Amino acid sequence: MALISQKAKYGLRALVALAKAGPGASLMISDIARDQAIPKKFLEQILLELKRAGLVYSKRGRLGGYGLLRAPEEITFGEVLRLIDGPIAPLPCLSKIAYRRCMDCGDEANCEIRHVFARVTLATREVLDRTSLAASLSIPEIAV
Amino acid sequence: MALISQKAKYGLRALVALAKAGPGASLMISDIARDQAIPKKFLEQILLELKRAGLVYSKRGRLGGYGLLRAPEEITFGEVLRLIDGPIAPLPCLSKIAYRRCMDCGDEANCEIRHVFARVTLATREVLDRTSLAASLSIPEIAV
DNA sequence: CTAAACCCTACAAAAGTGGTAGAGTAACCG
DNA sequence: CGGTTACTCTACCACTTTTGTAGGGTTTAG
Repeated sequence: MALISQKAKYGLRALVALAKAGPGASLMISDIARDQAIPKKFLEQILLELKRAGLVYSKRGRLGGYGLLRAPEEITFGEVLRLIDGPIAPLPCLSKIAYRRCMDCGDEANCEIRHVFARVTLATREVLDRTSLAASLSIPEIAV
Repeated sequence: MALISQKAKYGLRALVALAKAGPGASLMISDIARDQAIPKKFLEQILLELKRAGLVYSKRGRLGGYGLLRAPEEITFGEVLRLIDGPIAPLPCLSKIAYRRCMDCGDEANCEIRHVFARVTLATREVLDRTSLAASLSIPEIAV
């Protein structure tokens, strides 16, 4: 279908790192960037976005850093992904946050493509909207 | 996450149209393009790719056209999508047809991102690899 | 023979991706 | 109170992908 963006991956990695750091803890951009192998200036932009969206807070100056603004149980992968990469649905006509008609679709109710991808969308949301940062820390590996 | 490409949508629409046309039937590019509102020259390229992949045959000259080379029960959405858009997995490290390590991932077995998206990948494949062109014709609409 | 239809290659505008660069602002520390 | 550290903000850019268009060439029915 399509990969998630590098930006989303970086954002999720950073948030997972903050979740791992424990409640109330904060980390500096430089430390996250080093540990997670993320270009520092790029990560700056990402964390800034996450801050504007209300997921993290920041402290400036010496001993500054970023921390989670909400409990890691309350932040889902779906939310982060929508924030950074936009809609999760693979067709605009299936998105709940940014519905748009498909330009080339005559009749939505009888569109086979839509019917099939509606199922994909539901299954995907089922996973992403139910998996929090906290939950991701204890998910067992499964075979692919 | 990311939308499927317009190209894939066009390709699927064309194949569904061929499946609807019935066994043994063939359709001309121009007719499909008109009916499905697809730019004709673009559709030519797409059908050519599908032909090279062995999904359809073509007949040239007057009264030419395209037809399915296999039964519509034997062609899945997953196969078509992989053909046109590439891997279905949202992370390269989860693709079965094009596995690649994530450059920034130190330890795959302990990567939370990977664990979560492994589940997404499985759920998505479950739908796309089990839904054939034929099946898509009789899928009931579901709420999204 | 000729018109219709598929075959093939090349090109290109626009958008998206994955960053860099650099100057500004706040806060802590001695 | 000055300097250093770390977050803030805007701009820019190289590269790739997407979504086509253009323009021939080749095959076949009639």
